[in-house]
Amino acid sequence: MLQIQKIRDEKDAVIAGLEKKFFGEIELLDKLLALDEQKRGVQVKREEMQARLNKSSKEIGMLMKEGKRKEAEAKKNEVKNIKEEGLGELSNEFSRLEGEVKDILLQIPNVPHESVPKGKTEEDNEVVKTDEAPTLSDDALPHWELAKKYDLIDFELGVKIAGAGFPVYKNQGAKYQRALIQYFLDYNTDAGYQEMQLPLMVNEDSAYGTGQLPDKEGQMYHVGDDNFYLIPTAEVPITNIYRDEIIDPKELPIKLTGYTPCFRREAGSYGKDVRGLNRLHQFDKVEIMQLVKNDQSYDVLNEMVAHVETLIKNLGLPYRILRLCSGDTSFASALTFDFEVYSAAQKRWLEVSSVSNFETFQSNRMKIRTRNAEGKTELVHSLNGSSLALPRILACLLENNQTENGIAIPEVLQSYYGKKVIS
RNA sequence: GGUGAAAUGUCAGAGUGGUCGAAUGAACUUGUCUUGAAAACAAGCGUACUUCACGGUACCGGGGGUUCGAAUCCCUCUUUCACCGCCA
Repeated sequence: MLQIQKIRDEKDAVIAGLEKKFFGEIELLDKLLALDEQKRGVQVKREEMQARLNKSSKEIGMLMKEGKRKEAEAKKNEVKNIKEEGLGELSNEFSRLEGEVKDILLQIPNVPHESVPKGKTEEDNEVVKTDEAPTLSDDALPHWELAKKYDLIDFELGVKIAGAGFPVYKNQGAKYQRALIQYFLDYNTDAGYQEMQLPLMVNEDSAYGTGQLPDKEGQMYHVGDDNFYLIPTAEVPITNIYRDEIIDPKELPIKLTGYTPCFRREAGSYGKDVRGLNRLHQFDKVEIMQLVKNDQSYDVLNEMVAHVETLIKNLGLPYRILRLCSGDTSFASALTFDFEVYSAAQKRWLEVSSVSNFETFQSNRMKIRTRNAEGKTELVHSLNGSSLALPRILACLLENNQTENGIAIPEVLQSYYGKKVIS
């Protein structure tokens, strides 16, 4: 959520940013500012009236104490008049305006960072860095066939138990997943991230906090009876740890990591995109998150990108880094770098990580603050990234490392997996 | 799931209708003293909105109500604790 003060002070810059992001309702800004001004006008009137009432009430209290009943009664009537002047109406008006202002603010996406290239679709993303796309022999198999051949993943069984998009990892496949998760977590904790094990369901407040609500309501599984949402990413519970907190500056930066399954409805997806492990309703992911002082977030973003890059390199996968264009940058993000690894058998790049700086967009919603040098509270910047999403990594590891004698396991994973090859 | 108790500032903990944004203690910050530290003493020490400013308003788990006036009374929800039941 953008800060209303910022919209007031830098309206033109905000509008330019939102236009760059192709936000379709720029006119909301004018409506917002008008409502906000109206709100403050009503607020001043209401508080002035309330102040008079409070003052009189205190006087009544004093008169009662002194035993001056009659005068107190007279005063009571006087106070009643204040109420009839319309205090109730003003209060209702104020609440209404306050609600409308908030509703609009929740609908406005974050303003993109100046370095974000303008563009509408993924075609316009800027390739920051890229490996050569390797080629495999013509008889190389896609991962869903390798999964069958080596009995690693059973997609049909998942359909039987739950539905499409809920694969069952079996035997060596399950073990490979576990090895990857453990390696990722160790890699992150070695870099100073503290490991957290988190709730897989969150309440409404948490979903609003990170920006999933109201923007992505239909993308989350909702447990109606208890009004819980299944997390679409660990970002939600892990960032909400600090909701409504004022963090001691000495504790910053806060660096957390967590492994969780993620649940996404993926309404509207279809076709070859969803084949095999490419797009699932439930998948595993290890996430990293940082909360930092507001002048450090872009350095930290680079640091996190480098962190993920090394992780992918360690796995030996061909990858590229994209700076997302304005239209492809998510609702809450100011700047996002995507990592894609190359699936040689499918001959396509697959997104495996997304590293974003949200600046104060999330912390403003969640009221995550710290103190500046003067001791005043100020919002922190929040960042997060995947390190990494499992299924597509697994897909590429299977496809790219297939040999006549089985599927080779990258060296860094061998101690976790216990073998050098799947056969 | 049942019964009972509770929820107050960073923490502990007073406060049951009227100068209560809230006693007291601890922690913390600053100063005095000290070679330094400790101790002692003194002062300070919630958040947010609003106003050019003085100031004003709101917040004592959340929401609603009664009243001229609510931390305090009523309703409701949530959470915590205790005991019972069930259970990995």
